[in-house]
Amino acid sequence: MTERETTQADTVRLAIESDIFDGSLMPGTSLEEGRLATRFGVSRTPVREAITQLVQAGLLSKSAHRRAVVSELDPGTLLDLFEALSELEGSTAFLSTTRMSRTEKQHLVSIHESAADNLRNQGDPNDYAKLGSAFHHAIVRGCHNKILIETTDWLSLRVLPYRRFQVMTPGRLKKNQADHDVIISAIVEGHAEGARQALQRHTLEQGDALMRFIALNKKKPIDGLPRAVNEEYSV
Amino acid sequence: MTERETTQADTVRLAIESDIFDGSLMPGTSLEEGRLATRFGVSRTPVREAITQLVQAGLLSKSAHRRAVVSELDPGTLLDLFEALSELEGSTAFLSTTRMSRTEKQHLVSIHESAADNLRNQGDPNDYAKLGSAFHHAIVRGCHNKILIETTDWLSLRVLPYRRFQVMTPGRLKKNQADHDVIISAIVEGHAEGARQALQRHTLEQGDALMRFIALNKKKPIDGLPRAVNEEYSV
DNA sequence: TTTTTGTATATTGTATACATTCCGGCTTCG
DNA sequence: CGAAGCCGGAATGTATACAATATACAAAAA
Repeated sequence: MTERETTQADTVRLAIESDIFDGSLMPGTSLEEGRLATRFGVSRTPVREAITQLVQAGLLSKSAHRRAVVSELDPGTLLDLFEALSELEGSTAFLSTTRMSRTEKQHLVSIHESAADNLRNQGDPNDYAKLGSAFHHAIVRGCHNKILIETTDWLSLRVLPYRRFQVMTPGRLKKNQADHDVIISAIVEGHAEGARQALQRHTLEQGDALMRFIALNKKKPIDGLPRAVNEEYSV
Repeated sequence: MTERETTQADTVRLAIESDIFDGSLMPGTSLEEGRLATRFGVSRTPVREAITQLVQAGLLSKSAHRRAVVSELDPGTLLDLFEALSELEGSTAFLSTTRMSRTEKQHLVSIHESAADNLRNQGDPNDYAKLGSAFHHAIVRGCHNKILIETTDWLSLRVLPYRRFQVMTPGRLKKNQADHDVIISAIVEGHAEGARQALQRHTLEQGDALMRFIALNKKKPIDGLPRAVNEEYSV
């Protein structure tokens, strides 16, 4: 057992991350180092390191001598998050308009058309969500600015635990596609400022919709909704 | 003697941070856990934790089984950083224009006027730099968006190790003050979009000037300029 | 001489042991 | 009956010991 490329702390971190993203670890859940250690068959040391990293990434919150907790975003912070994200994505759209290569723009268009197909043929909404995510990601990467990409991804990560509760009603899907239409036209036609405003408004509205959905379902809690509970994270 | 409020890892982290910011630890310097441990009189464990945090913060870089290195920004990344920062600060200016309270705006104006006084009376350029930093900070905080503030601060932190090499020539000082004039007028008069563009351009130009200065002095290295050396960080 | 490879040393990654702090329940007192 | 204070168990923070890996240096081969 003497061939280690990725460190154990990384393994643990990845595992916790995916647990957070797939909903096994809901916001508000508290993590206990000892249990995680036994669960992953390692000592507490790499677990602690993983936790430290996730705290800095914003996915966990922790204060001295208290256990780490999956970050729980109050409505105000969530709104701030979406506002910041919308500004950032708007900036990337502005830059991408002039910086994306021809092939990058073609790729973006093909994603958009696949999404349109999916919508016309009543395809899997899950696939549509993936295409939507790819659409945003393609625009962000198109700005060719490592820091902007990194920062945008970082903020996106922090809303990810909440995205999974977003329900795509047929009405929202059509609106979404129409928004993307506007954004993509602005980009291919070279209207940088228009692209910025379109994507910015779009992201902000997405956030609004998500927040409304969460607020609505907080009163009558359904399965899989994050609540301010403190369930222990056990094996 | 068992009264611990802040954890030792925090102490170490703060110490390393300030060493980076005041230039004792120049970009490219490699850190060795053992020496840091003996230097701060603690074990390697809290040192490692501090390093992990600083890596996530972007101030250190590190890969498995190699020692941590003070992040060194190549010109391209530095440019990306300033571009991202300019977009972010522009966004805060836009929002601050409508969101700052009357007293906040008055505070901003007073900072600006102090800077003008300093300039007229040929005051300490160091004080002027502080006022300039306060000016930016006041605008950023004025947007009342925790995430935007946090993100902007985060990016600012990463350029801080390089800011100390910025020389303020009289010409640049006057230009700086003129820029601030434009920004502050836009804000007090409620021209949000104008404030965004003015601050954005201003930050971008600041970055440009800094980069030009670094590039110029890289050829004939002077005392205190960061180079791609790998000096060990010893006690 | 230059390059390569083997070995010794040093440094990082992990496990374990210990110290310190927190949390929950109980007692005790108002 | 309720609230405040105090233990006892449990979890976190830190130190130390050990294992795995990288680095440096020397010796050997081209």
